[in-house]
Amino acid sequence: MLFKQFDLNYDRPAATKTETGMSKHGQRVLITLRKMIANGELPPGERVAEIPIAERLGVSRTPVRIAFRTLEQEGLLRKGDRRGYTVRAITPTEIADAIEVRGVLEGLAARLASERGISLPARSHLIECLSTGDALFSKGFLTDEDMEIYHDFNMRFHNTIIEASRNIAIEDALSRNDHLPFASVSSIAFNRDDMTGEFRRFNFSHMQHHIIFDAIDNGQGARAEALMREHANAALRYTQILGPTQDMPDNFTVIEREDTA
Amino acid sequence: MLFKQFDLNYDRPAATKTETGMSKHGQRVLITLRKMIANGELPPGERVAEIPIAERLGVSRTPVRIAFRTLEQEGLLRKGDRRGYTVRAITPTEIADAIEVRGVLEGLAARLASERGISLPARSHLIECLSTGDALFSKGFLTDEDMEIYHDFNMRFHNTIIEASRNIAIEDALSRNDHLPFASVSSIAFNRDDMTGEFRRFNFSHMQHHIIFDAIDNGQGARAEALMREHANAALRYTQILGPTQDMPDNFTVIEREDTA
DNA sequence: CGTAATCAAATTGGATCCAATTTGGCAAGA
DNA sequence: TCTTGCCAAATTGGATCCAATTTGATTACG
Repeated sequence: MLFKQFDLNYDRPAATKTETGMSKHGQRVLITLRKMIANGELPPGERVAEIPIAERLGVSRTPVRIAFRTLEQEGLLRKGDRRGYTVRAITPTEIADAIEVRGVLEGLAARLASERGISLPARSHLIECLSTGDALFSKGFLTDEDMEIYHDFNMRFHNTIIEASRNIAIEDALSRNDHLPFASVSSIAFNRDDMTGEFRRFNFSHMQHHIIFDAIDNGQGARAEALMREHANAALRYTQILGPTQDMPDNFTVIEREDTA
Repeated sequence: MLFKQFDLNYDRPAATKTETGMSKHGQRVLITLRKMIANGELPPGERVAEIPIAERLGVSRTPVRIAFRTLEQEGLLRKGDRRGYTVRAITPTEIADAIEVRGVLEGLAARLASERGISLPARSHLIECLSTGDALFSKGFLTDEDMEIYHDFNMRFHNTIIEASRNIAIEDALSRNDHLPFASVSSIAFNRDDMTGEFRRFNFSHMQHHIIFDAIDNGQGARAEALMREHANAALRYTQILGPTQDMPDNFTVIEREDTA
């Protein structure tokens, strides 16, 4: 099964701003379904009907129907010709595709931020993210807790640049990708059995943050864009890990932030 | 009012592949609402409630609720903090933003198509599009009918390249932008009072198609990407036309293709 | 034995009903 | 007169009911 062994932390405070209008109930259904698709509880290609899902989640068909539409929009469900939805197969290729798209979109954001200039608050926010990272890596090693911290400021760093682009369409376009598991900045995975290797990897990623900021801060749009594009590949590690079998070794930990959009 | 005077042809055969699961009824509600938002019948910022809309469209609240969710996903409605939806203001800036995003996405598609190589059928399809255009412009002038033809093969040209990229995520990301009026390839506008000017403009656009194809066909990824990005600005004309008043002169005609996704 | 037709079961979409939450106004008291 | 509290109206989400469409299966006929 796909991503069966993943240990997704879906029980975290949401960091989104687009509060979809359903009350707690509908939200929970949507999030639960996303989770079930992501961890393979609903296998790819499986046909999902409203009634069984509704019974399984202990709600009526109405919130399930709404959720299905949303999940279709997000690309996690595909609609059959005549009736019924099927779980869309999320292959490593598709994740790689989504990451490539994220690369160009965030690259655009970085370029626009460079060209248009960033606000003072955004600038200091970015610098703060960089400092936090510097402090983290100056120790020479990383703990699990550090990974949480990294995950947090990494997300803020990226989001700040996207906002600084002052192009709403970028955020909109990204919000779709972010529903695909492991394609968004809001999820990082690391190998507990090779923390020194991971230290080097994330340190490199952090160094990229530094030079991206440098480019943006100096108005070097093309440089910022190219760097950010390349930086997106930092996440591409998943697909290397997953490889052809699409199974994840147990010693990997995934930090994910749930998304309510 | 926003885009009030636009003469959108929404009554055309749908060209989409993602058939959203609603029966005719729900489809109609969704399309009607899109139309009402696009042509300003529902002014930007206006609060839309379920009951009045349902009564106005002669259906129950259920299909309206579903449609609201979809429209929120598409970015045409924004959800209030506590309750209710409001029509999102679609400013020229937002359209320009969306077009910029489309540029980088289609640019990515063009690059990938170049790098991975296009299939023989796709290649001949592109060539066919180019020939059709050549025949059109060789006359030295354009009629209204020609515009329809142009619109048609222009869309096919772009879609073929997107498919040729073999990156599903691009199509997914674009499908959101395409709901914003005038941000997608499926809509073109032209000024009937200046058909010679329009001839030159669309001819230029068609020439861009030629060199984009040349780049792709020769595996020149970076060139194809840059050209396609620039080509996206061909549509940017709307925002120039609209200007600050956001009103469209009567002598403009818009060809739009309705989208059922 | 194969094919076609009809009927039943399942599934989905729409409408209506009910509950919960919010908003807004009106009134009472400081 | 201003503020506060309470109540009513409105709005939204969920559940259930009903109709329409589709699937599939069984049976009958060639």
